[in-house]
Amino acid sequence: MKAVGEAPERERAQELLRVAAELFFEKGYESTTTREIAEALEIKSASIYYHYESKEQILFELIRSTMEQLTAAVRTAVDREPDPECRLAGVVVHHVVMHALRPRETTLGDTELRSLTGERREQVLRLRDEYESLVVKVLEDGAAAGLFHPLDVKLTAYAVIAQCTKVGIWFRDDGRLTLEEIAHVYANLALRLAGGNRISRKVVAGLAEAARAHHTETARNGGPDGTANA
Amino acid sequence: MKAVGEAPERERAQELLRVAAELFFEKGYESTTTREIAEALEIKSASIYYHYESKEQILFELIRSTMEQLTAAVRTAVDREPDPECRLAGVVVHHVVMHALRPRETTLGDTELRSLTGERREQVLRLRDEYESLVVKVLEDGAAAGLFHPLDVKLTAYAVIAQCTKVGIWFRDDGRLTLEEIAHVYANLALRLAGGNRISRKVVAGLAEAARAHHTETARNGGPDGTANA
Amino acid sequence: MKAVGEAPERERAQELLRVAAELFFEKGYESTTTREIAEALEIKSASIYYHYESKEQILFELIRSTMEQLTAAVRTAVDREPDPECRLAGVVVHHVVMHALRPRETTLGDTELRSLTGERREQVLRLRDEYESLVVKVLEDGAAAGLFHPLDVKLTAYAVIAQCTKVGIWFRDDGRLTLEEIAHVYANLALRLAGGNRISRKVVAGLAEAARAHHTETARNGGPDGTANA
Amino acid sequence: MKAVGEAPERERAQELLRVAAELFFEKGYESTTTREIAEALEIKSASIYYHYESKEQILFELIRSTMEQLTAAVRTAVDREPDPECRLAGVVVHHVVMHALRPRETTLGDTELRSLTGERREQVLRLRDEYESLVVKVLEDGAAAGLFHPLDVKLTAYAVIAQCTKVGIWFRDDGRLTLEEIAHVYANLALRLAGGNRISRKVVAGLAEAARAHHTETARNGGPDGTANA
DNA sequence: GATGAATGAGGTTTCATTCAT
DNA sequence: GATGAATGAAACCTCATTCAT
Repeated sequence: MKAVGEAPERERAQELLRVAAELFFEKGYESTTTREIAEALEIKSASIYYHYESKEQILFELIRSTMEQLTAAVRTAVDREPDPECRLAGVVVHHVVMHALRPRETTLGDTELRSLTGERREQVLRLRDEYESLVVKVLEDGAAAGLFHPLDVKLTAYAVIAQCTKVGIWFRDDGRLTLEEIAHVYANLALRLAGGNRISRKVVAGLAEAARAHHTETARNGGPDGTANA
Repeated sequence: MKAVGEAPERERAQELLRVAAELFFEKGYESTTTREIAEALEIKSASIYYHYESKEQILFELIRSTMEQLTAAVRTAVDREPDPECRLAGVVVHHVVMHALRPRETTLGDTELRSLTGERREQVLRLRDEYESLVVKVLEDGAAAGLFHPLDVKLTAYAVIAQCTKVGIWFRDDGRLTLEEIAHVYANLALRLAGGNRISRKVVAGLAEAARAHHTETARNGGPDGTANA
Repeated sequence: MKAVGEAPERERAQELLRVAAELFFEKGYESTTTREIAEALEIKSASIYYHYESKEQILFELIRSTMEQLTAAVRTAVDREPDPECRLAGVVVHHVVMHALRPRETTLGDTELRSLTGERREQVLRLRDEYESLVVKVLEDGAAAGLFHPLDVKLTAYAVIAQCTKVGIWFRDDGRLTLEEIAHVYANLALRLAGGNRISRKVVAGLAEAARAHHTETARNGGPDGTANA
Repeated sequence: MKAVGEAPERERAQELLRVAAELFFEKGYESTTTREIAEALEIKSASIYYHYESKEQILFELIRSTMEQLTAAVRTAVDREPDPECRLAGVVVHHVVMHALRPRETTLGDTELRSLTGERREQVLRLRDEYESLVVKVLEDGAAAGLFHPLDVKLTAYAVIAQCTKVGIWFRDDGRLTLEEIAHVYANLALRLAGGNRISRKVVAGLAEAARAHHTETARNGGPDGTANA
């Protein structure tokens, strides 16, 4: 029974994205065959083409929608927090939470980007640049306010993004640290890189809570994880 | 005319590694065909198999030899520098220099590892773990000496490695910053992450000089970059 | 128009077996290419893999199904004939008829068995052993009844099988002897080997008739010769 | 140290034939690579071409020389024995002994003949026909003398050859029966097929002794088993 | 006698995709 | 929505053979 009046039964298409994300993450885009995707859905590979025009388009959809959500989430944090330290922490926490909760989709933007071609690739690169300049802006504003002392704004931004992205690769629900603890560590690592003051566990907990909520909310409205109809 | 008494001219095999590294780096291992490698060498693809038993073995040779050189270089730095700050800086500088000078080979260990299978994969994973624990050890020793104040040793180590590895992807000889400047920034970023004191530009310059020398020396003795006969 | 309620038209797959049998028989399994099989069917070689997972599997299917039919046929003869002489004659006649009417498929079990590997090979070897012990049993029972006087049961069984199998190689519809005459000769050759009494032409004719009928019947139900829809 | 004044050091070429026979017998001609042959000799595959012009020529040499020896041996038996029963027994015993002592080479003429092409194939087919008519002649003469009562001369000849040839496939030095026992069984099986009287164990033992001697003698003079220089 | 290096021809198999049903 | 059947293109790899050294 599907949600009434909601997205008009794109069920199968969403399920397909979820399954594809899992396989692309595990084996890589190039090494994943359309047959494998189909088998995981218990359909035949020809049926995939009813939903998507090509394998590349599936990857694109996955990367694009995830990056848009990530950018939106981070922008929200930037807009909500006036204080530079909280703002950077907010950005990091959103990034970390999203990579921890949706590791498969988020990691693809990093590792499988090169399999996109033409206009699709351009579009994703534009999104990535946009995201990076968001982080650069946060660092610059904090520096202008005298609260950050970055050694090099661009390198610092790259460094922050690089370290936080790795979370998607090794985070496990049952790991050594909870998501909140991880968020706390990364927020403060970022502040150290920026040359700013540390931020308390309590504040990070609040940010993490907000990030989680935002994430759940977003996912409900057509995110590719299919929890939309839950 | 070949070097006297040196490696008995595996010229073609070395050349092949160099070419393959370039292609794997640019298009990815899975998307690179043996024909492309062969064409770049102006031989036929069948001839590749006289030198290597499979495409995977070429990738393996590339990743393994590079990781071994990297580990050796870093171990040298660790052994030579007694002071924790210089030691961490030495590690970072070696890592950065190697990734800047041999971006193609070094990046493969990060991006193409999943294309290795079976025993080859195990072996590389073992090398990677070894490398990581080297960095962890440096952080722990510095913390024990009261000079570092890491938030979380493992996460910090991962963060240091992650950010420095990115250098291989964007470094350009004619870029905004010189290699020495980049080394300086990354050394201090690492020290910030570790919660240690900053290190001067002059000291870093010395480390970078040593790293460059070590790298050139190593490459001469059978490194896959073919500068051996330069 | 296909048979109603019968096997749900694996037409192409059956046709493929028939064509492959012909080629394997003529040129040998190793020397037959998938392209040749495809060309004989006027499809492309890639299409073969929609129907069978590998070239070896085609060979296996061919050998297995033929040996199972042969064993079933012979078992029928054994069960139906109480008299040792008629029983041995029945076995021989079935063997000869099957090898004469389906020379391509039956011969493969003899000549191409070594191209099977792993479990497929084991399975066929088991079938062959089963078949051999069937013949051994017939000889032993006849000996126990005092009607046969074999010099060595195993060697005699091998000899009977070996000579009858050759029929597949040289039998021609328009040859010097009719199938019934050949069956008569081989039945009596087998009886001579076993040290039993000769059997009349009339009785052999009856057995041959039964064998032909059995063979046609079996082929109709999914045998790989495609006469099923005739 | 090689034999003085004998075949001028064709050692390596002979060794190669022996090794090739073994491999062709085990894996089949088509499935045996020149590299495998070379490896067994601890040389490189290119070196094979110093000794033989092609892989097919190796097979040809093997089949031809073995068939010539077999024909010669059988002809000797025919010439020496005046009595039809002893003559047929002599033929069978020679065939069996040769197939038991040189299973690899003798079996190739049966199983790998189809890999020969052109003139080489014709030549071997001629040898085979010659051999078959030798056996046919023995049966006809015995029948003319009123001592044999074959059902069909040609079919009987084929049957005799087919059953005796199998010996090469299953004979083991340490098997259930000695070579003499086997020879005795097959000689009498052949006589049964021919409709002749049985022959005593003692007579067969004499024939087997002669066959062994002949075989050893022949092998010494350039046979491909390398005992030539012993 | 032997081999390092290469190659032409071709092998089996994979794969994303198409399209009529 | 789905699929059975097919395919074009190309992938990796094998192999007998050559030839200069």
